[in-house]
Amino acid sequence: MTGQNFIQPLFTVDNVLFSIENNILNVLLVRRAATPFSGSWSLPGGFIDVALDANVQTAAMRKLQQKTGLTPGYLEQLEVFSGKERDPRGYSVSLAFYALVPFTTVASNIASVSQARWWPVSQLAQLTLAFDHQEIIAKAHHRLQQKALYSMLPVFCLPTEFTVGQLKGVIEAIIGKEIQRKSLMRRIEASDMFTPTEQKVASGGRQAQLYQLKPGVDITHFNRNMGA
Amino acid sequence: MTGQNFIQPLFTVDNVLFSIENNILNVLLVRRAATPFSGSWSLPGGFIDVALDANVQTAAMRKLQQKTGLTPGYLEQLEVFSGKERDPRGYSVSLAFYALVPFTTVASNIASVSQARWWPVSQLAQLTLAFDHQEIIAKAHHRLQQKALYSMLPVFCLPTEFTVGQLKGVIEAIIGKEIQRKSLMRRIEASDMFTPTEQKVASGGRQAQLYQLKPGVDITHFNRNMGA
DNA sequence: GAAATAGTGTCTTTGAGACACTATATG
DNA sequence: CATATAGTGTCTCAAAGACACTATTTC
Repeated sequence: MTGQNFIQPLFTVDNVLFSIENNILNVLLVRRAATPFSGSWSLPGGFIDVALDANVQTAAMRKLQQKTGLTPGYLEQLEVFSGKERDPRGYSVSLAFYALVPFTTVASNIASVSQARWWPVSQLAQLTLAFDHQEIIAKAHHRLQQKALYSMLPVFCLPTEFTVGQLKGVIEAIIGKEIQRKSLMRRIEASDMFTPTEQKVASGGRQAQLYQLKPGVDITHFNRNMGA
Repeated sequence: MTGQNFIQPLFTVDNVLFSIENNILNVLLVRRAATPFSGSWSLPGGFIDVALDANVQTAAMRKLQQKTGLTPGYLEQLEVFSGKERDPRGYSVSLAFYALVPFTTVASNIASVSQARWWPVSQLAQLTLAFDHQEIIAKAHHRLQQKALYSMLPVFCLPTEFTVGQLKGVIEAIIGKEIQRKSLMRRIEASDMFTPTEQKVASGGRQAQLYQLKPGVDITHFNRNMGA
């Protein structure tokens, strides 16, 4: 009646998991086992399981754990990528998420985990990824960069206790630009998100104060961009 | 093998179409003809047609035209709403869009168009909408408010030629707060998005300069929020 | 002490807020 | 003329940038 064609497109979720090692922004990719693009590096994702997944977020989280063994501290919807051309099997709709974790080496020797590894974002151009995953990563990176300018999101790339210097390094790795230490300190103060711990930690010079997230706080959004 | 349950959820698109009449923010709702929630007001949307829709954006646009006869000047993905509970027919996944148009009365007497009308956002609390459409509208409104603080998005609620006063009214209707005329003028200047036309228009006092969008410009994003 | 990193003091710069003032229209 | 809306001039204010200076630490 409305011209509705009852063929439903294939619906999947994909995750762009970011982390920072040594002040370099990395994305986690897994090697595809199945066709199409068998053997190519790709984003960890897959089909939703209506029996297991309460909603799309939990589906994304489950796929991440299943394929990488990691549980991100932050996970957010990015965008839907769709069309007839992006998957040779036919019309497909993929909801992409992006996520942040403190860096951990991926135990890709564990049998239950797919072959997985971190790739520096700057090296991705040399890889041929499955589907439109290059484009998805580019969009995720851009969104993350924007949010890093006006929010404290980058803390999710750090362990529970961290120093201002580490946070500065992480933000700079994300936005690809240096920021002022002073400006960051002002934001840490103004956000009221963190408490200094009892300890300080060696750094090559004067010892650095450790901070941790106050329990149950929301990530602060500022109404001005920094470093832009 | 991975526990994949091959039942695919129902995938739909929904649109939150905003417009401003008389400095009041409105959302377009259509009356549902089919079950469930038959007779309830709901967001214009529906199933994707893999034969007609190149991607989800065009599906959303098609549904808007089909159900309301309107073609928005701006359309953006909002978020996916999903779960077992939101649709009594079972697990569903809906991609919500939000869109902006200059205000036009909806010709709901035209046979090909569903029964449709504008509702002031401030009156929605009194209505019982289908599905989780209240929540979707709330999220769309919030996103629109945020973007209105740091971008020129609200121009898409105006006709091609408009005055600064009209733009001010539209922004204020969206964010629910007065802004400084001066600040807006500075942004119009700085954005370099507009050209003054030859004409001025009556306003009750001194005549107002008309502006129009320069062809092919992108909407400027500022790195500071206004009115916040 | 030299070098390295942490943290502060403070001046500059950018852009928004406030608001008075001018300009031009109508009745 | 009074009143209304358009548009400008300019001071204040908030927060980021720049950058020198102090504070600790290791070697």
